Amino acid sequence: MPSSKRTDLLDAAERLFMAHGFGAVGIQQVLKEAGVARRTLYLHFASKDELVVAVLDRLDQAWRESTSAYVNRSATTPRERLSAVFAALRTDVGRSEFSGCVFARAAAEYGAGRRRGVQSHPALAAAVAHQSWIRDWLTQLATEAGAAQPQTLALQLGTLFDGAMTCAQTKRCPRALDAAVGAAELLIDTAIDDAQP
Amino acid sequence: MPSSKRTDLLDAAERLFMAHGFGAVGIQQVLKEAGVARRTLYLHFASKDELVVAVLDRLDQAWRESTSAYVNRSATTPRERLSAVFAALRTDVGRSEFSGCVFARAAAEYGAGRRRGVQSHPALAAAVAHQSWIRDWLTQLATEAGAAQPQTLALQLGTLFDGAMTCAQTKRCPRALDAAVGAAELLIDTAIDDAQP
DNA sequence: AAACAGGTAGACCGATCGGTATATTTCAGG
DNA sequence: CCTGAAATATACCGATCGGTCTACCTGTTT
Repeated sequence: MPSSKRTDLLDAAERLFMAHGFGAVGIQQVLKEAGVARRTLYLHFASKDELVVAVLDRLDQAWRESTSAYVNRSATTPRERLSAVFAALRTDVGRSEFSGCVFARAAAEYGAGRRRGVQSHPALAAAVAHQSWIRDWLTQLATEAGAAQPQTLALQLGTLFDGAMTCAQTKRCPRALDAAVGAAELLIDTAIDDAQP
Repeated sequence: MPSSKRTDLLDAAERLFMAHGFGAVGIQQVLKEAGVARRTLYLHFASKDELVVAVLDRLDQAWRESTSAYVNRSATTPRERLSAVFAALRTDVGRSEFSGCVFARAAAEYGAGRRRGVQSHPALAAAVAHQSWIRDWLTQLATEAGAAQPQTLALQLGTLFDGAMTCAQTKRCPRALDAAVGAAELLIDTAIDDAQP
């Protein structure tokens, strides 16, 4: 196994970042949580920023794999797959440690720091990549499902998706999520019906 | 005028917080931006946290006034008013200094810091109050418009609203906003048509 | 046995943080 | 003119930040 200390650091950082945010968590906390010496961290990561993007990349990949696996497992037709994406969201939100979309939070913390001339923070790039992947995935599913305007439907569902996570972050309200799922169903059905009158 | 220094501080803090986030902006930056002495700040605000919530409260009130004024000015029927809320969002996002929903960002920065036993940060309370007000407003408009299930429609539109702001924050894509507006129209029409078969 | 890579503990660095204290200046109202 | 409140500049506080450095320990490989 390639240096378990590295994964220990990633595990601890992921837990702390998701619970308290990126800027709010100091290096010392990560070290204490991971049970790793200070020197060792900087032996695996050049800086805190690199640790942040490593955590985000890892979360992004894990989310893609688990969600697409869930969707492919629980749905057979393209139409069902579109709904299943939101069903997966429902289970995510249900987790006790859920605290909103990490990527949206990363975009909020690092994306805002953009000053003139300075290229965006790599953490922001990771967040954008995550959202873009979801949108592309939704576009593909919408196309397979025979939607009239796949890109528009994907944008709508993606926006609804983002809103559902944002909403779930502040107030843990299952009714809001149910309503979002219902809205998604309506949007999907309408888009498909329009294509097959 | 009641001590213009106080409004100078609020103006500067609002500008900086919206541009770079809350935790990322230090007291010194606010002082420099406002052209105010350090002592004076702590004469008007007991702490940085108090300054933050003062900025949020001011933004909340301003948003309620301007948005409801816009809606009442540009729409006559309840049905039109529901659409106008999203039209107002479109103009907000169009601003050059737009950088996402400040309240969502506040919730991301302060809401996540909740530890065991400690009550939530007042800034989070302000953010929750803002979102609750929007939802209640949408519920009222939906009821007036004769929607079949006003609360459900309000939740759906609110979620869509949040998602549109989150989406607009990371990638400034007008197509996504257009799609969200289209989705809102569809949701509104469907809810109203269901009530009047 | 020797060399070496990975890890540990902890001192240390300059910078910045939010917040306080001191001393001085400005200026309107009685 | 004088008083007193408001605002000024600035030094200072302890704490923490991200990051570096030295020295030591512990296995494995050669």
